[in-house]
Amino acid sequence: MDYEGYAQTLKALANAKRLEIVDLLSCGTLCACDILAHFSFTQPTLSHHMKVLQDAGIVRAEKRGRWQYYTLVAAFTTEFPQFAQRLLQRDENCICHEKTQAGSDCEEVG
Amino acid sequence: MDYEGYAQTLKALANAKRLEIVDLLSCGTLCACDILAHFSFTQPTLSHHMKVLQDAGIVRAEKRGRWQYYTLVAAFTTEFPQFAQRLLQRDENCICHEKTQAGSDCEEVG
DNA sequence: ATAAAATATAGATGCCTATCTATGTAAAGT
DNA sequence: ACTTTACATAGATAGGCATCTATATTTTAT
Repeated sequence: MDYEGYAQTLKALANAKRLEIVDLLSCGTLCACDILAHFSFTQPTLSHHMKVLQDAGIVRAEKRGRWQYYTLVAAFTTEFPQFAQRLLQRDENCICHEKTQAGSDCEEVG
Repeated sequence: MDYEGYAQTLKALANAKRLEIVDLLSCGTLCACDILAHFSFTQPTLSHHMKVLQDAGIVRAEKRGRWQYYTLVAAFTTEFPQFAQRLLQRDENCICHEKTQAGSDCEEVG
């Protein structure tokens, strides 16, 4: 599992404002002005958050005239819930299957 | 949706090392020494990471003798994948259903 | 009692991040 | 041409975080 890559994605999501933005976008495309109307922070702050979400591959942007439209990336919406399951399932890149720890006093207990 | 609460959980997961720790624990209970053996950082750093995971309700600790055993919290393993799905589904706390934006030039497009 | 092993705590450091104000840019209306 | 609107960029600041070294605590073995 690409821990570093998933950590980057999670870092982009690990913010209440961005989480709410993603939740808003889960219903469909929105422009920056509509998203901004839902929050109390300034426009440059929204611009920053949208850049973070884009860089993480969570959102894509499309400019039409003066408006910047944002849409959730389909690959993300399908792959993220799958990742959540894979992470917590047994039998996936697990210490006890991968290799046995030499010099350890511990045993698998759970 | 409790954005602040979920953001806290995601923040705890948004780190490659902690993600790998959770992946290791997905196979069962492990003591700190076994987890530490998988990484190159120091013991106080592991202690810090485990505290972050505990405070987030992702992991619980149980001391037996000298050893501190860590186990994934069952509620987390079941609820986190559900959260991932709820977040990205349509029709859940969505701007276009919740209220209509007055003074907005934007329309639902996606 | 003393030593060793496993873990936690304290304090420091360097980096990252969320937010702001100020300003630039691009598109559309008058 | 000028103004307005929508958005981005630059630079600053305050706070948070990952990591380290040093040290304390707790448990077990000798």
